[in-house]
Amino acid sequence: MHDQATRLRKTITARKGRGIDVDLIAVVTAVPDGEPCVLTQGQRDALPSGPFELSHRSLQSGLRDWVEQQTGHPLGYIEQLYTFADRDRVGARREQRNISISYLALTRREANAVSRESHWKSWYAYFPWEDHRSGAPEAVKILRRRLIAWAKGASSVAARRERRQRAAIAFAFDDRAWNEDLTLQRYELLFEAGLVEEAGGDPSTTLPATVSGKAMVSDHRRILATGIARLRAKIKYRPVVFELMRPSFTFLHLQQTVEALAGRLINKPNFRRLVEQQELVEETGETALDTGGRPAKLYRFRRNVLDDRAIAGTKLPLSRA
Amino acid sequence: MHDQATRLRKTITARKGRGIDVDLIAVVTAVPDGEPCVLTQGQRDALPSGPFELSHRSLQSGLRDWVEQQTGHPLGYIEQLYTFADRDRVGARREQRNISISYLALTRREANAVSRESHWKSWYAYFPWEDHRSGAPEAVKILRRRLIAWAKGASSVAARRERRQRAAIAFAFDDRAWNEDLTLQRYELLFEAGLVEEAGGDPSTTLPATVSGKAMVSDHRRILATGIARLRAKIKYRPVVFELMRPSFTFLHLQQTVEALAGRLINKPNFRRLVEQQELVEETGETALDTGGRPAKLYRFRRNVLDDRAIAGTKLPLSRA
DNA sequence: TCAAAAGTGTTATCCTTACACCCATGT
DNA sequence: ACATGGGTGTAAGGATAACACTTTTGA
Repeated sequence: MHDQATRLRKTITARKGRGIDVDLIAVVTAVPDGEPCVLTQGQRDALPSGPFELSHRSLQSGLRDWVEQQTGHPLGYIEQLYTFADRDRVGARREQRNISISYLALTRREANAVSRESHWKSWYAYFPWEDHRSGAPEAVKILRRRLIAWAKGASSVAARRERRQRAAIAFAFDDRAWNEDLTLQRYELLFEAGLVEEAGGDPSTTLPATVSGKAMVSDHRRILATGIARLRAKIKYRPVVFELMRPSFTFLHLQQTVEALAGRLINKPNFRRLVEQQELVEETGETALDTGGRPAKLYRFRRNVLDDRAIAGTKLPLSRA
Repeated sequence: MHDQATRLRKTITARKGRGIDVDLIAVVTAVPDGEPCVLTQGQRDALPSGPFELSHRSLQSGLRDWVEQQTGHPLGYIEQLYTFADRDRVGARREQRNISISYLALTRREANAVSRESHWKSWYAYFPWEDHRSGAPEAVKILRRRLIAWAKGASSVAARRERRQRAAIAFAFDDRAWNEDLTLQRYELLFEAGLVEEAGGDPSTTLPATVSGKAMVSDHRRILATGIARLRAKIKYRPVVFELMRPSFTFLHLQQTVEALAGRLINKPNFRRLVEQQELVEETGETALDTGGRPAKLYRFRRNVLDDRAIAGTKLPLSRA
């Protein structure tokens, strides 16, 4: 795992003595062949990261530097996710605070391989309960049972109801519909309930990785959950999917990419019309022949919609006056 | 302006030598009597802020400490806005980087006065072009002319078109509708065009404060713009307005608060139905008699909708399968 | 009686959803 | 022929927007 970064950080910490460290950390996502992947560093499942330094021109460029250096992969689209300080974080010392500024980056997995210590891993290796493309996975059912048990274990009636309620919303009990945007809430709930490895719970109650997912270093899995939640919410109102697409693509490619991110299936004809109506794409004139059925038209993203559409999204009953 | 904070910061910086400073900074908003206000510190229009320190339990609690200490005002609802590092920031030194973690806080202006150096100031003193509650203000027309001139001053045809295009979107030229959510884009555009004081432009082209607005310390006005933009976007999909309301209120109070934030008028009957349909409020049983007309029913916020409604907000054509 | 604000009704329109169906190609 | 995916049609239901209108109070 990014030994270089770790070494450097230690050097700096040693030089400064007590103080505040600032780290940059990236959730780099690509969707090769309809599987949403995150770029990890080292054997221990870490997100690429490194300290923010005086030499960096900006936070973003610092992040780009680290990721490119560690993974060999240049970044395109970047947006800030969240900043947090840890107290409870693993390895945190009293006289040293660590601040992490996290980013979401969207890219395509290119042919030129990433560096040796970097790997593309499926989101759903870390969050098996999040992939509903083939119906609700087995993991969900098991976790539901565990969460109900956890809710019952609360000390007061109010606390039991509150736990039960939160679990029901996040994991869709009681005839609720599954809401794919609640990825972060679900992870936090499982953490609280001691059902993920990072929570450091009782080994006797430990679940297999196919249910509770692979753990990550420190709080990186929480950061990944934040990134997934943000992206799932964002694809609904901004055309960010196209950052993950090749220059030309069929409607099915596009749909499968959205489905991979959302973790659920969407309706083909309606999806097509949704995209067409917003004029997000235009025909290239070519067709893809390797579709297995009727050849599909190829499309490209109309980049100018980014300027053109300031996207109203009103939702308030405005007045004429 | 928060001398204590400044002094402390200097002490720390001196002790650490070169390094990275982390500041917490708050956009504290209340809407007393239908005027959206921000809490400022000192005579020079600064947002309340202070360094993040080892003694703080978390970023949020550090922020609460600073704001309460500086302004005497306890905070309720808080959300993180954005984190940035400055290079170009006024007063930035080469060997010292400053990181600011900004927050949006919503509260009510309480009777117990804030401390002497704190003031509630209208948003629209800083952004006169943002208040469209009585139609497009004069400032908009003047700024439009200046922006058109600025666009013409670009070096290439492409750059001229690009500037003109951005200005047209942000300031609603060419029959475009005004989009209140673009507060940040508008401020950034004016900054680029040298039309706000912070841009440090030619004094001969300087506009009066009734047009270009009051300047703030450092980049605080940009942070305020970020807060306004976030809040304007958020009231459309989350019931955060209620953080600004008294425990009981009439529909008109509620509407006027939303109008104050959005900077535009909304349609009364439709607004009422929107709120009713989402079951956001319930009658208290009382009526307000001081309305000037027919007495209005008083309502309270149904706090449980926060749990209850995980808010679908789908917007993707999901599939049955 | 009038001004002012509260509150209701009604319609046209658009968007979303669901589902049925036809089209073009390879094997 | 038929499987596979590409692509179109359409009708029901709900949300939104626009605007006309009635109700209840104080001055």
